[in-house]
Amino acid sequence: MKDFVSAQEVAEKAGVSRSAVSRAFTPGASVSAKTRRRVMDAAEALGYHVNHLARGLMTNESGIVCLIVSELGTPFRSSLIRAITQQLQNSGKIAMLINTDRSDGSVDRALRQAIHYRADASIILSGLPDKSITQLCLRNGQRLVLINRDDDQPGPLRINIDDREAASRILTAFMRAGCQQLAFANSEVGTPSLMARERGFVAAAAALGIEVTVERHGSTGYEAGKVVAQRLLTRTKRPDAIFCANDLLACGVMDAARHQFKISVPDQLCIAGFDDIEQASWSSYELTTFAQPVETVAREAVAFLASPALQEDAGEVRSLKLHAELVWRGSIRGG
Amino acid sequence: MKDFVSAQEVAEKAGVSRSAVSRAFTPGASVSAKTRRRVMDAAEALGYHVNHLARGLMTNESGIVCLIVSELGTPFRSSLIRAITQQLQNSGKIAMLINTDRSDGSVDRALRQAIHYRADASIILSGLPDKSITQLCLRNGQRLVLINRDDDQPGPLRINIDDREAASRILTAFMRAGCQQLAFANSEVGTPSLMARERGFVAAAAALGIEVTVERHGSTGYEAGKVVAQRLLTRTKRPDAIFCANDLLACGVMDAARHQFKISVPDQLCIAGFDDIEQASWSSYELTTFAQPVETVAREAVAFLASPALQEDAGEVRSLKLHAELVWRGSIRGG
DNA sequence: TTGTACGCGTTATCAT
DNA sequence: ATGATAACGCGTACAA
Repeated sequence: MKDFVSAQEVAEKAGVSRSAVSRAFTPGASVSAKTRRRVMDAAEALGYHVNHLARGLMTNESGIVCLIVSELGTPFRSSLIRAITQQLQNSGKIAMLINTDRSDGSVDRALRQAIHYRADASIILSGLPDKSITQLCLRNGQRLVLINRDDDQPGPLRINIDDREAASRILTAFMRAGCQQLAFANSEVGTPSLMARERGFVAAAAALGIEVTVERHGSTGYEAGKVVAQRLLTRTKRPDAIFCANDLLACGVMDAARHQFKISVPDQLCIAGFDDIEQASWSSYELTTFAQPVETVAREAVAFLASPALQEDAGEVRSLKLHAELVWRGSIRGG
Repeated sequence: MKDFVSAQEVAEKAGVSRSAVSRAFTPGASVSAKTRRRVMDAAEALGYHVNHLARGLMTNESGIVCLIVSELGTPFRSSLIRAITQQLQNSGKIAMLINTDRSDGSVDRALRQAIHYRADASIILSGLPDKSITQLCLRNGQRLVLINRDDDQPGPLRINIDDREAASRILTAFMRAGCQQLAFANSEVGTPSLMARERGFVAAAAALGIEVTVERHGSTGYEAGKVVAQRLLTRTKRPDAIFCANDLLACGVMDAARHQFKISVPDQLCIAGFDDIEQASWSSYELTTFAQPVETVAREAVAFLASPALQEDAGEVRSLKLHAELVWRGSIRGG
């Protein structure tokens, strides 16, 4: 099996030195047009491609950014990954994808991989790394971005959605629709953002002297939504408004309500979700929900990676709180 | 900003030679337990991690596998990516993710990136690379896997689903349900697998002397399904059976039929899809569809990468044709 | 078993 | 503008 072509071979074929080849491929280096031309021709003929691994060895910049994520098959996650990889490519970086599960140390192992491959940065979409690992990454000059994670360690950039504010806004919408029995559908996962939505909703209701029935089950998916709906809709005081921690839960809740309990949405029951996944706009759901500013999240994350390293910024706490836009559809009365 | 820890530093701290450190991290190397212990302790204390980039420089194995894919936010694609990344990680490899679009040369650029990073292999889920690029990859010892692509170049492993056979199976199901007016819903994308389903369906029907109405529109998504349905269901001879090129189209078709045309599924109209995405099982759809053996695809792809390089295998044509399982739900009468 | 010396492909530095 | 040489961090043949 033939090896990759090296700059050495190109140099020989072009009749120049290795350094000339290197310069020809370095933007803004001082090479004569003639030399550059001869090098490029030879490179093309031989099928030469700069070895980024070796380059990274010298420059200490691999161009690699690690995406650490669990449940990557989920609509919201995959759309976020799409946006981020796209932005990364536009910035000349490349994404490494590492799948994590809920097991202990899964994220830590992923970050170790990031270090192994000398990733310039890691973007964590799921789970939370151990403090020691975070420090290890930062100490090695690796930038860190935490998306929708709740962590108070200094160093990483944290990008969050203002979940509490959104929760209080949806409460207002429910009240305006004349809802009386409020409920919140959640999973047992307990992710910070999911919990913030729950707490924000409960708190906002409490401020109005209203109690909220909270039900949690399983992971944050469609099936869990069905189970939660089953529990909520068989209660003696049946809810007429359910705020769901995310759209998948909401779809499950809505389907259970309609097909299993023959409850009309939004006439008898108002439902709201979170994320604005594609399915939320499908005719069968027409789900009123909050759109996370996916593109903005991706842009900010990548911009942070590209920004010049402020010296000794390890002490600074960078945090971004983004606004979720309420997308009004048909699952809440009025509007 | 501090640099990464090198084997040199570990060696000094442990009071051994640098090669001893290297050996301590090389499985099956000859190191005394005592030395290994001292090295490991020092490494742990310093936070040392082997530099895979430099290692790849020596061994000519980066451990990197490129995943080249478009429309990564789509349910089926993302589930496939999930399965593959999982399998790769289990094999000690790591995935690089490259997003492509439909523009010319997008896949070629992605493969060039794969070469830049000296990926051991590339798995192509979307588009089709130029023959010259394919040859370049193979010549450089990079393994290639084409999933659901139609390509007759020798060298790469091709994994396909038997679309034609599936299409003829679903025709049988339609006939058994007593359907008379057959239609096929497709996009204008013209991907080999999509076209194989269309042609297979049309051909199987023709063999029975039945004509199929084919309608194509836009990209292979939900909205396109709605448009296609609109066209099909306003025809004078309205179809009572629609086979859709994939589940997203099918969901769009079904929603349009029910909500827009007040047509009952499956009583007045039978619908089938392809892929068995999660949404197909949701109560609002209960879509009868074909499940692609995602796990098997991923396993076979990764197994091929891990298999020892047969000498001069460039001439051999490796091809896998997998069976799609018919998942029977409620969108076709009978069953 | 352990250490020395070299090479992997690249960029950076320093002459010229 | 160009070429020679060092250095990056690692694996390994070879010698001890």
